[in-house]
Amino acid sequence: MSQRSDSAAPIRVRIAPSPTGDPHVGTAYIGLINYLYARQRNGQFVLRIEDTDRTRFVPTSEQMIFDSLRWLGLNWDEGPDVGGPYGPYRQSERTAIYQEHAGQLLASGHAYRCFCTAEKLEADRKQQIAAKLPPRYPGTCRSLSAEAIEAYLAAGLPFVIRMRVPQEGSTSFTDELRGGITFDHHNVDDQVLLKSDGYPTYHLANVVDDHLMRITDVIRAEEWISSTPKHVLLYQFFGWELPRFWHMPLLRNQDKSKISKRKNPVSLIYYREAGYLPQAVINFLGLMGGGMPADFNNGTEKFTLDEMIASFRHENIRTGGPVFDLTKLKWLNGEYIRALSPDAFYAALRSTLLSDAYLQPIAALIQTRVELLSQFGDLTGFLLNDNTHPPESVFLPKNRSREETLAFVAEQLAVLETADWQPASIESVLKQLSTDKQWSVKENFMLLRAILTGSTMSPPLVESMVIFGKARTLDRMRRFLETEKKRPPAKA
RNA sequence: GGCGCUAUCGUCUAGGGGUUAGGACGUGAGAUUCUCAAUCUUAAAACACGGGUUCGAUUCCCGUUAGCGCUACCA
Repeated sequence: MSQRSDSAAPIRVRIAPSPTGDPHVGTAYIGLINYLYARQRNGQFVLRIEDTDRTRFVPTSEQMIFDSLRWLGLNWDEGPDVGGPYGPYRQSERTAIYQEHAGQLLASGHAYRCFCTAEKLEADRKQQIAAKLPPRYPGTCRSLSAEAIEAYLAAGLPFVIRMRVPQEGSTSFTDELRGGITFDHHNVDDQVLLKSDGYPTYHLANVVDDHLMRITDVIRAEEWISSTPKHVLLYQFFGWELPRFWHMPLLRNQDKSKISKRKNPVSLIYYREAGYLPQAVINFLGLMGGGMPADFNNGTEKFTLDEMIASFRHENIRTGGPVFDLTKLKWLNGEYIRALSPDAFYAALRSTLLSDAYLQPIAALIQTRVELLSQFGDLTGFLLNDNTHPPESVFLPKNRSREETLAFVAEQLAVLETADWQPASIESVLKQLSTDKQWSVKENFMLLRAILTGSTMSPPLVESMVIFGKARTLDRMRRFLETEKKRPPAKA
């Protein structure tokens, strides 16, 4: 029950990203805050991979997370790739641990087996919503008789393990940034702890791992506040000491909603490929929510990771959600670029836009299309520019209205988001879209070509997209839509 | 709908019972420059609303409103 006071245990914090896609800017933000906390207190910064959702697992994701965090300079002391005394650091390799702990809860009566099918659960939920009741697990299996359980088990029915939240009372905890927070138990659901596939849910895994890994401070995003009472209850069920909780504000889109890929570039891969410098991204993230003294460097708001270690104050973090404003990030990035030595600036170009890895495939694409070497730039400008915006006369297909065209671009964006970034896969989702929406492949590809290259004439589209990269391609489409939506429906 | 969190310029933020409410980005104007950037100067721009408490509230308390989050065998 007692929340960790100033015990002598060494400070240990963690970030726990999920390998479900591109590494997220929110992960970098929470990572930075955790990193600073550990470095300021001679503590340990742990990276744990939360790969318990097999349906959303993306194999390439983990390595991208490693690369992106290292790119930003957020180095961890323990993790899947560097090891450490509390491993393994991949939750998929710890399933026996979770099953054992779920078993303990079963034995102590703090958890129970639930045999309800997904269909029944869904039906229950619909009924509750229709009756204007809060959707909650109705407790069907909460007090199954021993005989019934035996029978179900013998019949080989699949089951999950749910936590048994007390019917009465409430659970309170302290959020280090906001003070005391209390939830009545009748607002806390009997959460699934162990799924029928044997993998744990986040709730079980994070509590068990944080305890076993001796985590002293859980610094995570605000969206977890609502489920914290479940975690506190689990600590109590196990008889474990609570960590401190710090719930950070959520990064926001312009419209204040939680930052999302539909409205913002959120992939760290994008920021790297679009030519942001890691110092600028880290600096900008450090501005979100405050934490640095306002008069630092005469209030210019420019500081390095080391300066943040020296001066950042976690207790000064504001709890209002900051809008992630690219305009200011770009200004900061410009400041860092101008501060580079000419050699360092050139080196930065050589390692990104002018690297062999980027240029060589481009050369292969245009070799048959030039008569003079000097025509290289004529054909490839769109791969080297940040912006291309075709006029309506270029992108609008004949016999298609502006409205249906923009709607179609949104569809293209949606299917490309799901695509594996290989030529065959890009081509197949686009052709499928043509079939579904009755747009000819020619119209479809020509429109996309116009958006991405600014012209109706270009090197092969799909190959160009592969070279340009998924993150930048999707961003260019998003920006196109954004600009077109703002533009009054006028002339070409 | 239920529960929770949040509220200072357009945005990021400082401040705090009595202030000309400060800084940064962006925006406007001017200067400088062969152009464009950069740079310099300068201007406009905020305490959500209503009740308290108080000699005095932007600041403390309560409420309202608004925004956001959660409400999964996702994290």
